[in-house]
Amino acid sequence: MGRKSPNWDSTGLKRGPWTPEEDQKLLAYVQHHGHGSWRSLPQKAGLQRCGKSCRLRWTNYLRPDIKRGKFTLQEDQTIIQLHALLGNRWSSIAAHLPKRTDNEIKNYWNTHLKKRLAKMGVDPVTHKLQKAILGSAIAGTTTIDPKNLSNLSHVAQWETARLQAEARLVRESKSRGGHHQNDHIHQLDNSDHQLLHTDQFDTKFSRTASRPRCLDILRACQTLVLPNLIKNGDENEYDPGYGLLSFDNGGSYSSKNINTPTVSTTMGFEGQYCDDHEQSDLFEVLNNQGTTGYEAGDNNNNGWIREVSNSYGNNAIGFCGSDRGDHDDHEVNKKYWDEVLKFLSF
DNA sequence: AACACCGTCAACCGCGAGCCA
DNA sequence: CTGGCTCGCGGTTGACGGTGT
Repeated sequence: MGRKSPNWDSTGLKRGPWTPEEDQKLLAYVQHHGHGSWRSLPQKAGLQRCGKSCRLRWTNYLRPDIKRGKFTLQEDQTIIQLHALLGNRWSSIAAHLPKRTDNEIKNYWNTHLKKRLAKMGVDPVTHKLQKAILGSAIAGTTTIDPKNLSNLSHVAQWETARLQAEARLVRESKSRGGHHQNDHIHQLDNSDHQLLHTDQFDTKFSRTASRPRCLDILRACQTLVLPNLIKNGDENEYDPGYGLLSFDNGGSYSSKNINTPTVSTTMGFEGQYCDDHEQSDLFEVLNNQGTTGYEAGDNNNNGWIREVSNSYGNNAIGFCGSDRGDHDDHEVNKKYWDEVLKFLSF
């Protein structure tokens, strides 16, 4: 494929396409010594390249854990959904696609997916159906394949949830005077705090201000709460309906009756409880991803997730069968919970 | 056959964040 | 606190192959 013609910059370093010999030198050096400082690597490896060029060549091409070739349908869908959620954060998207590089995904998006969405009448930036097309469809002058319409609507809903959450985050960060993103875990115990202040946590939770916080909360559940339960031998309390996934605004229904940290204490609001926006964001995201179970205020067991506010006088979220006395069915709850996490690519 | 145009994607550029002295 | 250095990220470029005229 396309390559820039080889040339040399003013400092005598080579630019442009890599030769097989150069690849071999770089590969052999990194496999033997690791890359260490990229700046000093070229000299040590006998390459007349700048460190940046070497790093790029390694991360985008030579690294052994790279999958090349055609993207699968599953990968296409993942990229589209993540793009709706994360925007052009290619490295974050790549983190969800094992063996694909951010550069590859970015190129694939720009050359294939963006055009495909546009063709289907979806704005690739907003992931919303273009008004003109929707309008003409409604007027009957344009027909849209119902299957596509369903997919597009799904994608658009994700984006709507994302935009709402982002807007609220901006509002909050302004009104709270720029509190640290980790504020929302202030009520966890010391061991949780230690766990939180790892690079992994910082990368996942702190550095991306625009991610809907409800996703952080779900991550927090999995990263913080479950390991604690297992550590304490309490995994039988792995009951999203009562504990892990209780969005508790107060009132009689509460997870406080089990001896585990609860999500409601990790929300980042002053005081202990989440607010309605926070809860509805999560509902929206989970519901929009295609599960059919959530019905606000509905206590009939007809899906995965539901609000239980009307029967308990507060705002909580539970899985079917987990909030009306049959909460002993841990296996079922765990299954639902795992499915949600899996879908959200945790 | 010759030329123009288009699509692809490896490679480059510039910026910003983190780290450290 | 500051400034220099390094690295990673997202946007952009441009060579090359394919296709159309």
